[in-house]
Amino acid sequence: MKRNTTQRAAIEQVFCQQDRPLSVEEILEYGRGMVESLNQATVYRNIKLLLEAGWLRQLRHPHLGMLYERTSKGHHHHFHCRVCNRVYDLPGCPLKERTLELPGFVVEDHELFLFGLCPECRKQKASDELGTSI
Amino acid sequence: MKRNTTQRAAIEQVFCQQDRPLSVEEILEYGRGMVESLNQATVYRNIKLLLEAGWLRQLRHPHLGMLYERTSKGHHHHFHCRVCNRVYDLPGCPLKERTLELPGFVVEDHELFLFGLCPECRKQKASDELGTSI
DNA sequence: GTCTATGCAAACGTTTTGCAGTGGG
DNA sequence: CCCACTGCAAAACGTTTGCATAGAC
Repeated sequence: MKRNTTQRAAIEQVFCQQDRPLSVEEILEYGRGMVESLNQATVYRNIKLLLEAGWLRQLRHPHLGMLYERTSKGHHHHFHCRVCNRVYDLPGCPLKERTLELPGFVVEDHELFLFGLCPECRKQKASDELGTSI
Repeated sequence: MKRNTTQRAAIEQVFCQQDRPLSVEEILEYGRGMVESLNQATVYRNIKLLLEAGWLRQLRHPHLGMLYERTSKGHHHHFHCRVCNRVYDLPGCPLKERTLELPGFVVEDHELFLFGLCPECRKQKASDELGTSI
């Protein structure tokens, strides 16, 4: 039987407040703002519980490792900025059911990651290049 | 300046012979068939060199960890069977350039992973279910 | 009071690094 | 003859586990 602990409540609150994919390190950092004693092992154990309960889902970031986000946000994908390393949620899904058809295979799910420059880093880069060319 | 060592030649040959995504453990195993003294650290260091040189690209496997494959195979994606854990190369790409447009962002690359059942495991599952229903 | 969940530390598998010595150019 | 590369061992990661104790019910 699952008990409601202050630690798990804090972890859930972190996800609700940040509203973006988080690493274990980030969960620990923000969570300690609420429960000072919060331990890494506790974070890992609660992530596992929340995954099993279907409250969280995990995404394997090609470069940043494992990240976690709330399932309540629905089907969507992510953009990773190669400069600032931030992960953005993307609205909608560019994949149509038809395009995923593969003879003989059963496609149950998919994961899509886009890479490039976010608006902020694009502007930064543009002004940097302007500066060096003078 | 990059030197041509027998170790790196062996590692490259392993990728050419196997022609599928490989783990570090597999590279080490096959590589030692050619260079008996081949060391883990050497494999990791050469993978890094080959990644920087653009000869390899890496993909994160949900269960098997990091895998590596030759870039020369061109742009393609992967299918992961949740039963047998095999990784299949998929021909083509279902994403059109247009569909990736995001206001303010610069999309430079993308990664797509499909999950589900491969043809073999689908058949296996079908016959299993037939068996239990009798 | 019971028993799950926690904090701590040690263990674990994977990847990286420091260093002395090898070998490619 | 250089110095990039190797092998080895130790260190550095991210994650899991064992254990005594705190705290939810």
